Amino acid sequence: MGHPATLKKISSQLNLSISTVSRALKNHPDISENTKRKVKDLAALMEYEPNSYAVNLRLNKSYVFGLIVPAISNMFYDSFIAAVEEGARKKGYLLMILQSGDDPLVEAENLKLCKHNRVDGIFISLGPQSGAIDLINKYQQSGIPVVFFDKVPVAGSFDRICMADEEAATLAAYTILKYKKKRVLGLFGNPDLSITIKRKEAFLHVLDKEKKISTQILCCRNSEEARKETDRALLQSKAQRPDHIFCMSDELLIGAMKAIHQSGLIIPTDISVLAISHGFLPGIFNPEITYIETNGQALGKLAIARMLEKIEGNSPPRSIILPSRLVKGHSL
Amino acid sequence: MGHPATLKKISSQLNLSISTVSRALKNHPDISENTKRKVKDLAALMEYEPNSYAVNLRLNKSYVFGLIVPAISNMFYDSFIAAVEEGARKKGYLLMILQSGDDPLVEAENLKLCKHNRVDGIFISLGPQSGAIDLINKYQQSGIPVVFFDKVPVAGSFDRICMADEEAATLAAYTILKYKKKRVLGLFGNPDLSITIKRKEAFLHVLDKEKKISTQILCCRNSEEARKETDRALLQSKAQRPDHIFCMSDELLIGAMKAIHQSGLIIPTDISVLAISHGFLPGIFNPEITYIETNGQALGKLAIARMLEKIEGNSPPRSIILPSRLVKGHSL
DNA sequence: AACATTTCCGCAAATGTTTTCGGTGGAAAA
DNA sequence: TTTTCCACCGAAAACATTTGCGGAAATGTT
Repeated sequence: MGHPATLKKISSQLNLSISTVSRALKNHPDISENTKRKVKDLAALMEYEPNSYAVNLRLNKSYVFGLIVPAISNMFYDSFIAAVEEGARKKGYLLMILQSGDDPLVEAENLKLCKHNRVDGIFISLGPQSGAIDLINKYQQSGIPVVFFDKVPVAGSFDRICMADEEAATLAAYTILKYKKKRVLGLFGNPDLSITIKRKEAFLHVLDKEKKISTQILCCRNSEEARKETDRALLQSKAQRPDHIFCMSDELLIGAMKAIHQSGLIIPTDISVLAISHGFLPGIFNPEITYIETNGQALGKLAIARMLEKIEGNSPPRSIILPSRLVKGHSL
Repeated sequence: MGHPATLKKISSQLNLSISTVSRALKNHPDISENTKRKVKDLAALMEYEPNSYAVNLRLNKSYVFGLIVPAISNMFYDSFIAAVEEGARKKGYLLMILQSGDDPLVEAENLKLCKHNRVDGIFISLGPQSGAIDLINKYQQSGIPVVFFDKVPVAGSFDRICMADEEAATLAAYTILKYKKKRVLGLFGNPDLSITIKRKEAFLHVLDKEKKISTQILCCRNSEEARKETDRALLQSKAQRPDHIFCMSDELLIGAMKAIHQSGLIIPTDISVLAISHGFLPGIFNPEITYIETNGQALGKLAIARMLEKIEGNSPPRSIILPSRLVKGHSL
C-alpha cells in the first residue's frame, strides 16, 4: 500500500550509501559489477521506480511537452497529435494535451498552466481571436521552447510548422479552373490567422485573373456559420447560386455539406465541392469529397523534430512548410 | 533568461526566512499583514511562481490526472475529454492524455507512464484485446485511483462510468420493432468488452422474442470490418438483404454508411439505419441518422466527480450508469 | 512586578534524487 | 619503504518547498 521503494530504503537494506545505489542503477563505472547486481536485484524485487518529482526537481526538467489546440475533437488534429506523441515518446517525452475550446481566455489559461507545470516545451495551434502572442513571446524569451503549428501567427519571430497554405489554395484554384466552374463560393476561416490570409490571397490570385469566373469569398468562424452562409447562397435562383463550393478546412466542410444536403442539390452535377482537409471527413460523405490533403502526420513529425532540435541546441526560429497533394473523390 | 524567482531569493531580498515568505504567500495567520504585503509585492514584482517540481515532491501530489483512450481521434471521446478536463481544471487538476492506438502494448506502456509520472489518478477506456487489467489492479491496490469509462472491463471490483448499455440496446431494439423491420443486421464491437456483451444480449433479448424478425449479429473490430460486413450483407438479393442496420457505435456507423453509400441504396426507403452514438456523426449524414445518444459530456462529468470523490475519501468501487435517449433523425 | 498570553517569525527536518568532491584500502611502481 | 594509482564507495550539497516546533518580543492580566 504505502511503501514505495526509494534509494534510501534500498541503501539501508544493503548497507550502502544512497549515492552508490543511485550510481549502481545507472551503470556508473565507479561501481563494481558485484554491487551493481545486488542493487539491481533488490531494486527489481522492491519494484523501485525513481520518484519523478524528485528527478524533475533535481534536473529541472520534466520530460513533458504541452500541446495546446482549440479542440482535440473532430479529427482536425488527431493524426498530428498522434505523430507528435509517438515522436515524443521515442525520446522519452510525454504529451500534456490542453484544449482551449475556441476561447482566448482558456487559451491563455492553458499557457499559464504549461508554464506553471514547467513543461519542457509547448506546441500550440492558435484559436480564433487569440491574444496569446504576447504571453508566448514572454515565455519564449524566458527560455521555454515554443513551436507553432497549423494555425500560426502572421508576424513575429517564431518557429512555425504549417501546411503549404499558398500552394494548397493555388492547387485548389487551378483545379476549380480546370473543371470550368462559373460561380465559385469560397469558404474561409478566421480572417486574422496567417493560414486564412495566405490561402485566400493565393486562391484569389489565380481566380481573379479569369474573367469568366465570379468568385465570392466568405470568412466563417465555425461550422455553423459556414452552414448558414452556404444555405443563404444556395437559396438563390439557379442562375445566381454557386456551382462550386470550396472549403479551406474540415470544419467549414461540415457546415457546407449540411447546407448542401438540406438543399437537396446533387453533388457533383448540381454543385461541386472541393476542400482542403486533413483527410478523414471527405471519405465519410457520398460521393467522397475531392480534397487537397494537408498531412497531419507529416506535420506532426516535423513539429516534434523541430522541438527536439530546439531542446538540444538553441537554433534560431524557422518556418517550415509542408507541401500538399490532391486526393480525388467524386465531388468535382 | 535564467533567473526564476524562488522563495530563497525573495527571502534574502527582504531579510526574512524562507518559511516566513512561504507562509506570507499563503496568507498564514502567523504572518503580519505588513510583512505579507511586502512579500506579496516583491513576489509579484519578481513574477514568482512556485516550483511545481518542488511542491509535487514535498506534497507527494502532482495535480495531474492521466487519461488513456484507444484514440482521441474521430469524435468518440472529445466531449467526454472536454468535460473531464473542465471539471478537473476547476479543481486545479490537469489532464495528461495518452493514446493507445488500439495497441495493447502501447496501452500497457501508457499505464506505466502514468505510474512513472505519479499521476494522482487514471481514467481509462480499454482498447481491443486489452491485457491491462492485471496492471491496473496492481496500481489500484498500490493506491492510485482508477476510473474506467465507456469501454469498461466485464468483471472485477472497479469504478466504472458507462452508458446504460442494456437500456440503450433495449431502446434500440424496441424502436426497430416499432418500425416493423423484417431483417435486421446488428453490428457490434469488440466481443470481449462488457459494453458489447451487454448491448448484444439486451438487443437480442427483445428481438428474439419476435418471431417475425430475423436478426443477424456481427462483431466487427473496427470501421473497416463493419464496412466489409455491411457490404457483404447488402450484396444479397432484395429478399435476402437486411432492411435495417443497427450500429452499436460511431465507428461502426462510419463503416456501415460507407457500404450503404457504395451500394446506392436509399435511406430510409431501401434500408433504415439506427445507431448508438455520441452525437456528432449522425448529424453529418444525409438524411441525418436516428440514434440513441450516449452523452459523452454527461459521462465526463460523472467520471471526474467520481475521481474527485475517490481522491477525497476512500470510497469503495462503484459502477455508475448513465441513461440514454433517442434522437430522431430521418434514417428510420 | 511577576506572570500569562498573544503576535510574529525562524530553525531545521523532511521530501528523493543527482552529482561533486573527496576518501579509503590495496596493489603496483619507484 | 614510500609513492602512485586505481577501483570502489560515501558525505554532503543542491534542487525548492512545506511544516512542526520553539522562541523572542510585545501586550495583557493580576
